[in-house]
Amino acid sequence: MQQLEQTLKTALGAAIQNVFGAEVPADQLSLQATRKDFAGQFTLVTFPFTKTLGKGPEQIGQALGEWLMANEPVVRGFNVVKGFLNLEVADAEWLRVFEELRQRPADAPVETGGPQNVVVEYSSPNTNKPLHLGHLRNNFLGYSVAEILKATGATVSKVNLVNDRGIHICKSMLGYQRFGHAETPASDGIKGDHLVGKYYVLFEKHYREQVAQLVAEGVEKKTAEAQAPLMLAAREMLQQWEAGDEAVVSLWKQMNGWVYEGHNATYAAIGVDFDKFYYESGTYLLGKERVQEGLDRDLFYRKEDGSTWVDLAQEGLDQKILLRSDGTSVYLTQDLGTAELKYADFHYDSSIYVIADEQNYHMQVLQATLQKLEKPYAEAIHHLSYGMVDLPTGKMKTREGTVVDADELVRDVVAAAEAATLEKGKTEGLTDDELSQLYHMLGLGALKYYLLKVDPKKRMLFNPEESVKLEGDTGPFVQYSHARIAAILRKAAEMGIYSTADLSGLEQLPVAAREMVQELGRYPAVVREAARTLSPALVAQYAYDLARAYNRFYTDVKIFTEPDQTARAFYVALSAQTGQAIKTSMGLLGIPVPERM
RNA sequence: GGUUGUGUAGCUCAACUGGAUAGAGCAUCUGACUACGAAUCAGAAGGUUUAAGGUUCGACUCCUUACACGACCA
Repeated sequence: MQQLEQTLKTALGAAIQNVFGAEVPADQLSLQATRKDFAGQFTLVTFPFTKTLGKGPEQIGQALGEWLMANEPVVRGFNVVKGFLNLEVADAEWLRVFEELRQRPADAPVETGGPQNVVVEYSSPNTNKPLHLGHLRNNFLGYSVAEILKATGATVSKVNLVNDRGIHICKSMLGYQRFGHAETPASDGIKGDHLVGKYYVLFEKHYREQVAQLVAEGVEKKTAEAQAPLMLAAREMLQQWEAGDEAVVSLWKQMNGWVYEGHNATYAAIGVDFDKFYYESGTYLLGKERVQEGLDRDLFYRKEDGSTWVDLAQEGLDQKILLRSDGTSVYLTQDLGTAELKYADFHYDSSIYVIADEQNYHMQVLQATLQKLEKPYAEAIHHLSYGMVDLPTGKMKTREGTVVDADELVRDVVAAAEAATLEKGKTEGLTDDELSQLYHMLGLGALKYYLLKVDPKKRMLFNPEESVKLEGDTGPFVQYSHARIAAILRKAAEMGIYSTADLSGLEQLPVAAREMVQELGRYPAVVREAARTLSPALVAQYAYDLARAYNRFYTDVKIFTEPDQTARAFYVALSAQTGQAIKTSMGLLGIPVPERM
């Protein structure tokens, strides 16, 4: 279809040249899709040319349309409405476009001129609790963006930066030491991340009680929070950890191990993966070296209390602490180290961080600090900032227990998919194994689509009831359309009709079929735009548009009663092509599609 | 207080980056399954795009101010 658009633009340029004797650069000729209410498929807006051509918008449109009709065979008709020239493209040309699509391999990369070697960092959990709904948006976004960039031919590495050290990790360890009974995931049958999370919560509970008591005794709140015995113990443990205390490190290893097992199980369930894991425990020392480097080069400075800072006022930011007065590192410190490691490992030309928008400032600081250090990889850093997920009841809050657990949510959506599928009763003949795979595919399809269809940068509302719906603008609707096409193709194969059939001789096609071809032709433009803006939402919208166009085609055109053999073969081929496009597009979202459901 | 993001149908979201009468889904109402899968399709109703100015042939989109909600920074 790009070729068709190019043809039209060239022809329009020639028309302007011949009719008005003026040169208009091709990039100023922007064609847009014609609105549904008008005849035609492509529209040229003529308003911008009124000045240079010295004519009214209608006159221009009329003259260009007439010239095209006489000189460009691809144009079959035109109409002019105010400053809009609507062009109708001949059916034969649409068939040629379809042929072009059919010849193109499904995995052919979409050229963009964008980065060719990309690192996508996403997920990046803390090792003191299980994953929740917010992580799911992050994980689905990261995975999908990686897939979209791969579709542009880029080499993409998915990495996970695990936040495995720090005061919060010590809290869950301390909670386990004080309030646990040496239980293990195996002994209790609890998933490791949930077990550790339980002790993090217990720590917080007891800590809060201590603070409350101190406040009741007349201590100021801030002091109470810093001086509560549990907090002192946690700080002490952190120092022991940094000093390499054997007992502490051993407990740390054990508990982190449980969490990794738990997180990995969740990753497997939600279908995301990583090429490499980084651990903050392994990068913060390198970060400290970078801070030292900055001090040596007089880029950073020390305050009287011994803490180290960077001044980013010139960059429109603020002063920012890099090392505390006791020499311990902050988030920014270890992020400096991780950035360097990632660059050493991958030599990326683009490094994407999938992180919630509450970290916008932090990410600016990170990039500005690396730029100050004149690191070659600073420019390539890109923050894919996404909005938080709200519940109908408001924000998710750990303290109020309103956090939606990822594992639980996955169970719920799969169960809902199972119930709906059983109710439809169309899965006779599938084995139990195939059935449970199907439920999983549909439940996760609903969930992923729900979280991905919203523009990443926008805050979004998660409504649990709507997220398991499977009608309308949902993942299962698109999956259903694929299953429907699969059924058509099975029947076609039985009848000996193949999607590879020769279609020459066919000259006309029904409107619904033409619209389907048009929709299929949009794929490269959609991928290009999604890659440029790092927005899976565009791909989700496209997959939905494909499914809708097909269902319309399906009701409009009776495939197997078509008397013309070639037309019938075309409909089957069009179905196959659409099925493939749906599968590919959904694949970019990390959503598989079924043959039956 | 400073910086920044968001504000579109009752609800959840779009709008090709300045183009036509602002589009979908859900919910509501109406119609379509005895040749292919109704998790579908066709239709109705639903809008002062938070407000007021400005820029121009043309503004949801750009600029200014105000309001609301959120995030971050002392």
